[in-house]
Amino acid sequence: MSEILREIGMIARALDSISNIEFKEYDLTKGQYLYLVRICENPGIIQEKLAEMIKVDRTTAARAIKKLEMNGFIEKKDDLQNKKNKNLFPTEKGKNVYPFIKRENDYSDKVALEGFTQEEADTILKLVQRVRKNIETDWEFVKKGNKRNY
Amino acid sequence: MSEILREIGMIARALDSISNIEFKEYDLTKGQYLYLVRICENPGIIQEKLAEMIKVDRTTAARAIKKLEMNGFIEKKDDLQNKKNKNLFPTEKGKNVYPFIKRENDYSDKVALEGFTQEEADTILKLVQRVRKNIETDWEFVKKGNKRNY
DNA sequence: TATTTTTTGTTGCAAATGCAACTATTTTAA
DNA sequence: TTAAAATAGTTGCATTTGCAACAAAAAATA
Repeated sequence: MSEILREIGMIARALDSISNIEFKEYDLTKGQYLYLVRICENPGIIQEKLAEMIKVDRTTAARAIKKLEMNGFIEKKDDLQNKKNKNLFPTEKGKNVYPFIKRENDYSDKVALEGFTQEEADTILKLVQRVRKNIETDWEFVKKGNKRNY
Repeated sequence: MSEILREIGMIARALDSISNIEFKEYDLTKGQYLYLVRICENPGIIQEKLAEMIKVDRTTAARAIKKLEMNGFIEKKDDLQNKKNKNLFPTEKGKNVYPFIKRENDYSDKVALEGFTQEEADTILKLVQRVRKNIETDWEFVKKGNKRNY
């Protein structure tokens, strides 16, 4: 028991570490690539949803996004329909970095699946998506201050 | 492409976040549970190997372990055969917390695999272990200062 | 054997992380 | 329609994280 989650933890930390080292070249500091790719792929997304998507604390996201803005990778635009919201968009600079992030991520994906048949690759994606869905329920529950019972 | 790694990242962050919140009750601060379980399961392990096992920076491990020692969860013993090494052991206090960490981890594992048949659970473990092995090679390579080519 | 390289551990420093606590809108419900 | 709850965003503060850069011991190699 609890082996799968350990494996997943190891993989995630290793990959994140690799990415952080590799993206320094593009003046992206720790973790920023996570936000930038998603803003490029979901232009207009708001901070709160981005944090949920990435599964990171709201305040951590707030600061990472602020820094991305200060460094000219993205911009925040006030939502005219909803004064509470700020929509996030990549700048030209941000859009220019996107392909490099994507390429790196795709490469890591390829390394991760080395030796896998197409069928195995399909299988692991499906299974891992199910795990994610199972877990995100608990994450939101616990993040909101609730206590899991076990 | 790069979908699997995103899923894995989401799962890992969500689970780590849950664990960190749940282990505060036992006076374990962020990340410490990772080290403590492994020291309990591998008494005598040295810091360097532990960092490799967890896939975390050596210096991060050094500080987490120092804090676990300061707070009485583990102790460092000088290795008589190798003066460079310090072997890590859980104290009584550490051993007492272990079952609670294990129980939480096992529960998260159960939640993660909700709706999985035994066969699916076996399959995902096998596949994820292969991913981990594929990725740890690159992690060590990049951590040592080498550049991946892609 | 002597020297070079690798392994293990440490600390300084700058930055990221996340919990509290707060404001301001928007949505829900009384 | 007003009050309460939920959503979105921010900042203070303490802590963790990780890259550099260093020291000391051990292992590899010349």
